[in-house]
Amino acid sequence: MTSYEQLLQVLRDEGHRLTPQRLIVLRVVAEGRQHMGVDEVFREAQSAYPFMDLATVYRTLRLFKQVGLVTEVAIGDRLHYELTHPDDRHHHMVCRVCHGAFNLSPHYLEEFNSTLVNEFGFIPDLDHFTIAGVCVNCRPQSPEEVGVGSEEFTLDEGAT
Amino acid sequence: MTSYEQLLQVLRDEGHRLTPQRLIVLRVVAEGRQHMGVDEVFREAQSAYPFMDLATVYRTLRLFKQVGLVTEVAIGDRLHYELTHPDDRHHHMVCRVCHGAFNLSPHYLEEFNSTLVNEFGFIPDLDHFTIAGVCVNCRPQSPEEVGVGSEEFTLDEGAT
DNA sequence: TTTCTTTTTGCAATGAGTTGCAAATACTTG
DNA sequence: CAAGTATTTGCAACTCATTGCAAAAAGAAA
Repeated sequence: MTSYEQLLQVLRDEGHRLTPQRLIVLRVVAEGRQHMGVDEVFREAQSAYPFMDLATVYRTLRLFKQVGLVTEVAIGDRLHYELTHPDDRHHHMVCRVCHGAFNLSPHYLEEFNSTLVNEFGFIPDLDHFTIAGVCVNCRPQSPEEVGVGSEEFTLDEGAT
Repeated sequence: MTSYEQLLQVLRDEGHRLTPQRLIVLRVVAEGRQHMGVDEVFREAQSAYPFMDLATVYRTLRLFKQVGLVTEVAIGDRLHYELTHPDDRHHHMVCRVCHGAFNLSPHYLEEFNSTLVNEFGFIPDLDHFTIAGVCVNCRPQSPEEVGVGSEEFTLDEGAT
């Protein structure tokens, strides 16, 4: 696990100040589950520091994202955040029906990425990428398929 | 060019009413340039029909998107819309720097699409897809590259 | 054409997220 | 450890987009 001190160092190195608000938001995200909603982060942070302001949470998460500490995931049109694990970077597939977020290895986007760069000189933002759709579990199944469904697929929604 | 009457028929066929507001928004989008911002649509529509309400424009564009008349493009976190040309469907690459939107043939996403379906049973929403990034013109160039740049790439930003 | 039902509109209120600004505070330097 | 300054916070106002609801209007039926 990435040490908390190391995370703080990232902020310090880039010249950002270590305010109580930032320390708390960082801890909340580091200890929270994957892709937490902003409101969740806010409530947790507020219970540790009652003066916490929602605008500060937004600004702090934006800063953390900018320096790469956290990853932003748009789930059902709301922003969610999770700690960035440098050794387990992944994209997300977000289900439009159940709002579940499933991990997707960067490997699946490598080819797409090179194509855009080579053919159009367009450099896509693929640090993190979220694709919406419908997951196996929520997918309407044809009659013959019923009961055969989900077991053949691996959708990693588990903790990192 | 797709006839205006045909577009109206699409609405009628699905049981939607033809209100003056809808006719005007449709004409504005049909005659406007590619990917218009909602505010642009609103202003144009309002000048043709002064009682036009912004909420109506939003609702109307959402409806049009739902029935496939228009395509939604998120440009720099604002929603834009353009008339759907059934014979020229395309995705968009949106430049984070200049906010330009460039067309991308669906062909480039076919493989990615099948991979998600086959490996994860996840059905991605790929009717229309927008990828952010930096276009050739805004891309920082290494010294040797200067002056060699953009001519080798085709970025289609033109009218459809 | 008139009446009826259902959809749609306009308006005002709401929600997520951002921003301007004065007051507060983290870090720097002496 | 005191003073200075540049960043950050809290608050309120604001933006884009959505929604609840009563009044208006479209289309169907008589």
